[in-house]
Amino acid sequence: MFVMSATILHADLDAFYASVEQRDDPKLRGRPVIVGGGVVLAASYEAKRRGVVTAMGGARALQLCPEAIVVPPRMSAYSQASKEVFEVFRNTTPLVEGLSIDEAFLDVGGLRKIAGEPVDIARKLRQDVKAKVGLPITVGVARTKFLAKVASGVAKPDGLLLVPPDRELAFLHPLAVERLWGVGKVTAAKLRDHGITKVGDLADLPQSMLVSMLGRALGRHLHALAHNYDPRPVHVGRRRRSMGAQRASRALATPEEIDATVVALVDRVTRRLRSAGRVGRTVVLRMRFSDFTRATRSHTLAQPTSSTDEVLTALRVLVTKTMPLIDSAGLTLIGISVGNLDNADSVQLTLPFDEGIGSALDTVLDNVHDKFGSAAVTRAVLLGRDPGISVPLLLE
DNA sequence: TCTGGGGTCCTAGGACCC
DNA sequence: TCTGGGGTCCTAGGACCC
Repeated sequence: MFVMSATILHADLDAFYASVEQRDDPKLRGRPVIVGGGVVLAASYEAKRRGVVTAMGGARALQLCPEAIVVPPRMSAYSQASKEVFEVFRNTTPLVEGLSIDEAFLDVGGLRKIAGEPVDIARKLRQDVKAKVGLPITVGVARTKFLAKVASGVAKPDGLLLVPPDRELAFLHPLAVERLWGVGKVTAAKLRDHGITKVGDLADLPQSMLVSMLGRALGRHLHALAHNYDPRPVHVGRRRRSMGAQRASRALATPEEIDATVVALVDRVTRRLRSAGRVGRTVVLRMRFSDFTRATRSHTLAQPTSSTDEVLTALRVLVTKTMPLIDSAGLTLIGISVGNLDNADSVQLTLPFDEGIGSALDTVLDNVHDKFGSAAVTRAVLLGRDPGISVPLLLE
């Protein structure tokens, strides 16, 4: 009989920002460290043991742990450390799917002959990260992504946990529902109202009931996870779908202050877009008010862009449109983002189709040649569309 | 506990098209 | 005169994740 084995690793750096600080400053080692100021961005395990958690207000955190050392964040140090850790990941296996700055899935299924059992690879990975980057990392090993992630969560900090394929439900069902991906405060409260607190309770319910309780997607998702169904493969080439920046502040009062903030944010985001070679079509203005209510306004452009001027123009229209709302409630956060991202070097052309596909393609090629010269095109992807055809061309 | 900065995905309604 | 179903795109809001 063929038995699927546990070949997916979920690797997750422990208290990432705080660990980088402890690595770089020996005085911080073994002591409670909080990264951030107004809000806790990260807390070392010494601080976590005292009840400090991420996103907690700084005042509250110091109340719980008065001897904590608070350090300002050093984002560039963290992104450098992240790059080095991902190097170690990719030296372990080419099948790496990054989830965030400090965690990734690795598929080591094909490596048994050259590198040994997954759990041995995981052990070596932890040693390598420690030796090469100087940071503690926890690894969960399981047959599916979801279980691997749950396993690393259970094994934290500085741990390694294998969920053997024949022990999956025994591992999963006693856990609290909050362990599941997609269950936060709101969903946990809804489930609790129905007497559901453990994953096993969830598994006892028919999918239709979860769907009517939580909505279609989340209901199906949780039903699948509770029954340990997760066929998603490790996906290597995931691309960002939006890019944004935001700024919180006490009070943005005058239109001039608001505009200056928007200009700075647009500049930051469009720079990042251009250096990543991306363009976007949907411009979003995000606001938070003094009573912590939120609002968003968006506009979708006809053509994707990474131009500072074009994004700024669209945002100014959105700000003007929202002025009545802004005037009546103090603005405490402005964020912008550009979504619907595409590659900057792809072109979309929509052409009449009357004379058949051959003539339409000739027109496409003429257009591309005029614009880029013949050497530029490496691949063309054609999407059929009625009554025209839309042809994005990926150029290198 | 008065709350940062960066993201993802889902839902629901309306416009518009065939 | 009244009534369809299916699909896509856009906008706004919300939950969730690190």
